Amino acid sequence: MIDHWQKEPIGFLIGNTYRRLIHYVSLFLREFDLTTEQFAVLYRLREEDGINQKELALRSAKDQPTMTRILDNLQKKGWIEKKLSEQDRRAYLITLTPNGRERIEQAIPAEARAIADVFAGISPEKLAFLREILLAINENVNRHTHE
Amino acid sequence: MIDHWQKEPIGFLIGNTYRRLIHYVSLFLREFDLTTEQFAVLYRLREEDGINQKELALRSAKDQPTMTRILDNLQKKGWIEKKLSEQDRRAYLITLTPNGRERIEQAIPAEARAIADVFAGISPEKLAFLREILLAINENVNRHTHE
DNA sequence: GACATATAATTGTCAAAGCAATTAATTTCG
DNA sequence: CGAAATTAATTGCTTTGACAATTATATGTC
Repeated sequence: MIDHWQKEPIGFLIGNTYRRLIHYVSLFLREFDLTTEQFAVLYRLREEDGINQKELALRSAKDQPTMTRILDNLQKKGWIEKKLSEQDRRAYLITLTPNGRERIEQAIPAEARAIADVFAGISPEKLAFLREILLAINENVNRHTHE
Repeated sequence: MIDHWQKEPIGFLIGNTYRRLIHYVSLFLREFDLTTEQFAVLYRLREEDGINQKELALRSAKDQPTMTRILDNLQKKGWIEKKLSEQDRRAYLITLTPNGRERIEQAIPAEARAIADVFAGISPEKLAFLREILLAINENVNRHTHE
């Protein structure tokens, strides 16, 4: 079925795999009315509540307009709140609401199950290796874009 | 700068790396007025000219509505043509125009340079290993979505 | 042959991502 | 101090992607 992917250029293979992975995870998050990106943002907030949008965008590897819109959607659902920073009145500090906290705590095990399915049969050593390669790619991109 | 990514959950790490990679490649394709997805479709057509949209979508790992819209954009630029199939009058056969062929031939070396930057210092063995893991992920997703 | 079913492509809607431009507040510097 | 530059967030525009529904053509079955 996907035999022709064996010889796929690596860039396409990464992209296609990523889309399939994301799609699979999204099936698990659907029952929580969460997209994978909304999940990622709530997950980050669970670790670092009360940071501003710029910081949240940086840590989620998204740009600020994208973060604005994801937060809009999360706010409509009542899962985050934006409070004007007292130190800097341009900035909003983002916090999870009680409902938002409950939602992310419920979604985390489901997402973990999806990830477990996706990485089934791939040993911890291989996973560590994958992680290493991904970090190397990140560093290459950083290096080349900053010189 | 990206120290906090060291301990990032693997799903987020893959997504963030993918976005950074795609962004870097897109900088190289910009001078050819091509997005990475448009590049991918032209690249595929260069190998298999005259196939229908459904087949093209399948081989590019995109759904049909997405393919319709990418082709719309490529057609506006005059780089592909759609001809009604004589065997099946529901289907369009997609072909590269001479301009489209010229465009993809010019863009390929630029994309290759971007990919070379991104994978600099990563040995062929590691790349083969990465490919193996990505294929395993694909098979896992396939298996789980079809049972 | 006629009717039901399946298929190729399209359209519409929403989420996300990149980029450019804008607004409002803050910082820097002359 | 006050003007200029910087910064946080927002909005608009375009492309991609998932999903549902629609249209037109093909296929299968009675």
